[in-house]
Amino acid sequence: MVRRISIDERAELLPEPPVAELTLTTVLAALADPVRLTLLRVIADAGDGPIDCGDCAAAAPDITRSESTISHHYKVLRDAGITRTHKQGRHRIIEIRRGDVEARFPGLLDAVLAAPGPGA
Amino acid sequence: MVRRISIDERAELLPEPPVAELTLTTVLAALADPVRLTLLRVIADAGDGPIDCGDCAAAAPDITRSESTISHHYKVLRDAGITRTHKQGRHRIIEIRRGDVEARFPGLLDAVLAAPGPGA
DNA sequence: CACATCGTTCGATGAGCGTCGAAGAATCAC
DNA sequence: GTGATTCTTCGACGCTCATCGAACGATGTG
Repeated sequence: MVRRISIDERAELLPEPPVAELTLTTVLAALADPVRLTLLRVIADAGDGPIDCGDCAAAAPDITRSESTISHHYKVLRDAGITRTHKQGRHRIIEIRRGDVEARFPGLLDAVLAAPGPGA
Repeated sequence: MVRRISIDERAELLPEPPVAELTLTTVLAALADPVRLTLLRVIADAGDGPIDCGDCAAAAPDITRSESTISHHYKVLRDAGITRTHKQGRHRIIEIRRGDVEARFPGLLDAVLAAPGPGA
């Protein structure tokens, strides 16, 4: 279980789409990847975050991908509107936009995260 | 609304994966396409089928794709385990495997089909 | 039988994705 | 400042995907 941390006042919010612009196909496409699903589950296990991106990736030892690939996946999740990311010093703080996703696609995230995951 | 039809005894069942082999990423990937989502909604509107594949495609006038492309999308849905298809004479009869999908991924199909769809 | 109907299969094409290593940017520690 | 840490960006690579038209197969109709 990854430790939750708090977001500093001076942390910068990385660009993300507003709730109303979340599209179903984009969200589903973002969820349809085993690496991203694994990362999301780590965050969900930590109460949806916020957690350190580095801790998140390290908490999933079955993910054997380069740092640039992981960074790419974080961006896909963020661009889809599923996660929110703040940059805080050298670290990135990530959390699930549970309320936003739930408001637009009720039940979707629960169903996906509760489902037998990748490799199950 | 498309008319439901019955499946003949002699109709041949097209190959499909058993319930236990449905994978989350495959199902999500199959759902993450606007054309397939539209087709699925037509079937869902007809009580999950069974309906004629031709009627199904014709009931979605916003889908402007060739016949071969539509056929491809039906196959993706079938291979993912979301739909079941019987061939009956010259026609194909399609239905949603609601129980199977629900058993493996509870709430997923409801959430996706109830969500504001492609173009909404 | 010949012909039409319904759908699949077969290349082919162009776009996009997941992946990597190398280079870059920003921040912290000394 | 120098150097280490943390993550992003930048090509590049191979692969998959959505799409099409043309050809094919199977079935029904005359």
